[in-house]
Amino acid sequence: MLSDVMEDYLKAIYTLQMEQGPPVSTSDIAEYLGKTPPTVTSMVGKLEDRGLVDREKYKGVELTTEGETVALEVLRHHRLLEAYLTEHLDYSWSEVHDEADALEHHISEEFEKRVAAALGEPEVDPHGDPIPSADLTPPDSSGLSALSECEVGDRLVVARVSDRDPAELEYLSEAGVTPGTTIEVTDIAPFGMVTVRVGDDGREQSLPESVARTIRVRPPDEPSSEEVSPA
Amino acid sequence: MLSDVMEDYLKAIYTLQMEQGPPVSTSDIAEYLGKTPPTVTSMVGKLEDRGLVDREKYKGVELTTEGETVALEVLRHHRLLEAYLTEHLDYSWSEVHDEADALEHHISEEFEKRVAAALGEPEVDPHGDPIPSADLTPPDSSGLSALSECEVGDRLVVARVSDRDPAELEYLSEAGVTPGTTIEVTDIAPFGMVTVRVGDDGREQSLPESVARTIRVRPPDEPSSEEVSPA
DNA sequence: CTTTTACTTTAGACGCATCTAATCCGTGGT
DNA sequence: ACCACGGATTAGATGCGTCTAAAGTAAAAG
Repeated sequence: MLSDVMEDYLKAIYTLQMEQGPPVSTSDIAEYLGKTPPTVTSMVGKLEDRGLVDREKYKGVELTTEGETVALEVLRHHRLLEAYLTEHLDYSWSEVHDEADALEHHISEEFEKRVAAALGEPEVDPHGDPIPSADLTPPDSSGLSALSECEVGDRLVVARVSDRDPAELEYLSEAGVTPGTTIEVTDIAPFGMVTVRVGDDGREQSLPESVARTIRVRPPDEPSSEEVSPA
Repeated sequence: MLSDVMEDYLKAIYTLQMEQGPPVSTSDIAEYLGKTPPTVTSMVGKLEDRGLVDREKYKGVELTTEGETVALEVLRHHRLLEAYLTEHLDYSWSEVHDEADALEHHISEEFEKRVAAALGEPEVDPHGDPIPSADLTPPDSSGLSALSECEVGDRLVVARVSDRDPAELEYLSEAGVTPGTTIEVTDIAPFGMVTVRVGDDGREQSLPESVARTIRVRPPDEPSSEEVSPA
């Protein structure tokens, strides 16, 4: 019996907690959702009444376990939709976010099941974001760092990119910076501008700090002798 | 800039106009949508202000051309979704209505286009209801009559069934009464109970008047010599 | 330790969609 | 021609989500 709007707040708080850790401030939520701070204060009060968040006045807010579960449910819907639109309806990387945002609150459990089945129970969406499992246990995204924190010479694999800005996605897609691609940091200029050599064709691309900050990377896979069967 | 709710009212008025012809009464709308009459009066006032309906106080309401266009757009979404869910996500006949109702207000033009393309620009949904074309010209459903108005001995083809009651759809599916099926009326009992022989296997099924009234039928296709190429 | 500043919250209002209770047509029966 | 009754509308209230303006608080700066 939660409204769409409440779900949006919970999703926003979850996302911000992932980015900055709890507690999350009123103004950050307001900025993220495009609302005014008083609006957020009032909504957060209602979420607290329902036991979905813990709050300390003038301090900030944090999801309860229950609130986190709701956020994960919505996020599962969102990311399954993104994957489905890409795979089965010919959407591009940059178009899926808004459509998924509009639909995520309105699909049934049945729809969720069937979409997941049609996709073969995927674990990540097209942007590399983990799709929460059906039992809504929090996904583990440790082992990732922001590209903006890396150093010249690092060889890395792109793990996730932000799905929020279509223009940015358009650019990254053009640049070949997509989840799974191997990159090497070749330069870091003032103001955090990061230059990387992309993939196999050796192209170089420069990315402003604001973009590099939203790209999550992991170390390249070791040719780990234990898990890989010998050729 | 219309709310979901307004779209629902316009769709309801359109449907009622199709069933009973204009004007449509406040209480019929209220009943159809599960609202109280004062609520409907108030909403109808707003629709009138926006030029979507014509109204004469204490008489009834009728869609303007503009209002009809909106209704057709929503109906196009609804029926495309019903077709898509059936074809591509393995939904049964009886499950699609509620899901389509929930999603119809939230899909983009882009989504509509891609779903229509994936289906090959279909002209009817799984219940036989015509899908308004992309240019939103009113579909023509002349030439159909209600099964409840037919007579013993009539041979007919099922054209449309109501999509609103899942239990009824379950039953009709079980009975083999689906769009395209040929049936023959074998008996009409008191209270309008209609018995029909269904399809090729000669099964007989009795349908209460309340159900027969929602089934639209057309005469069987003549083996029309003019349009069919000789074998 | 005091003051300033940045951020948060309270106060009060608005529009939407809804309801119940009360009033108001319009028409069919006498 | 009257009146009663069914259906429609007005009146007024509620909850939600939002805003602006005003007041409050905490932490950094002096």
